[in-house]
Amino acid sequence: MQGLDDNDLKILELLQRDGRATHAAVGKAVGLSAPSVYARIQRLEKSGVIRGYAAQLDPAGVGRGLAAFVRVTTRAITASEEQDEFERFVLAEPLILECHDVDGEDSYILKVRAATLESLRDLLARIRGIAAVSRTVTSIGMVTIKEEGVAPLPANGPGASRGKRS
Amino acid sequence: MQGLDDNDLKILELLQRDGRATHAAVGKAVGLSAPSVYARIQRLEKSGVIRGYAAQLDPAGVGRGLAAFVRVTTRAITASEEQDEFERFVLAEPLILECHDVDGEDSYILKVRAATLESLRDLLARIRGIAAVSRTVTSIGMVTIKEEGVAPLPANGPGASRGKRS
DNA sequence: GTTGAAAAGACAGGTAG
DNA sequence: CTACCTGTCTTTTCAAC
Repeated sequence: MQGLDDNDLKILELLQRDGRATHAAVGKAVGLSAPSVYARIQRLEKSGVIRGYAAQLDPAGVGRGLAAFVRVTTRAITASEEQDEFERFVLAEPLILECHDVDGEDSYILKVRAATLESLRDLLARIRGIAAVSRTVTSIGMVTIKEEGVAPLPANGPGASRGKRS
Repeated sequence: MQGLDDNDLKILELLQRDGRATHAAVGKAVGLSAPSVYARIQRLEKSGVIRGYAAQLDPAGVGRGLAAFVRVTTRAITASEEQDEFERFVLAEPLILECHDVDGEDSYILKVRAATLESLRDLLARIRGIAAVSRTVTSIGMVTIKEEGVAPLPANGPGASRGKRS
């Protein structure tokens, strides 16, 4: 289900930076006509490469200036049902923006944005109340240096997926 | 610099979920006319609450399926210039999507999305090569359970910042 | 905040390379 | 099969109220 040429990648990069860029503007940047760009975007949306579009909000502006990362450890012998309970909780909890199942010492890493320390404290208490959870370690964010969405990698740099030589 | 009423919050929530929702559709949801919604959006953009709009891309679809979180510890006695060097590196590095200055045991938490383990390994080597960095701990993401942007909190729940009555 | 109108963009043909 | 062109419809945007 893949086959992105350079034009596709450029379009994705532009839309990632400005989700409301017009087809004409994008077309000008890649050297294509607006309808052609439209057709490509349509294809990228249907194939799932473009999941959707979102307004990027200022966390502090919507009263959620407090960022925190929570490393969650689950009990060694945890039933599948208990895992599900934890993941259901995560999906339903608005304060939790991200949840990643990770390897290594921890089981999950959560990204949280709350309004106050009190609400964060309350959230942590509820997390620890879940049967599968044995331990949490929380890091409070002081400053956000960088925070952006995933974009196509620019070129055949160190992290590029392309450029595999035979 | 603030003063978001319920309509603003609803508009922000809708635009967060669908950054391309038309003014008319948003207006219908909040009970306002399209130009009125437009005026509010304009105000929210100028005040900085809306930072912009972005297409949400499938990480695997753009060849960056490998997620990782890197906890970075800096040396106890680190000059301001060295801190700056690290932050400049972070801002310039496309593989690093997020960087948060945190308290606690660690100094920074990075969110990384790379193409391969090899490119991640290369990135970690470069991070460790920075003078200010003394130690890194990396967690590889197995599954992403949840991953979304910040939105206004729905109501006066546990994490709400509002509730101040006039 | 609303209604109404002009400008701009999105979208669906049809056409050519 | 892919991209461009043209016409129509929608959306945005600005005006007056």
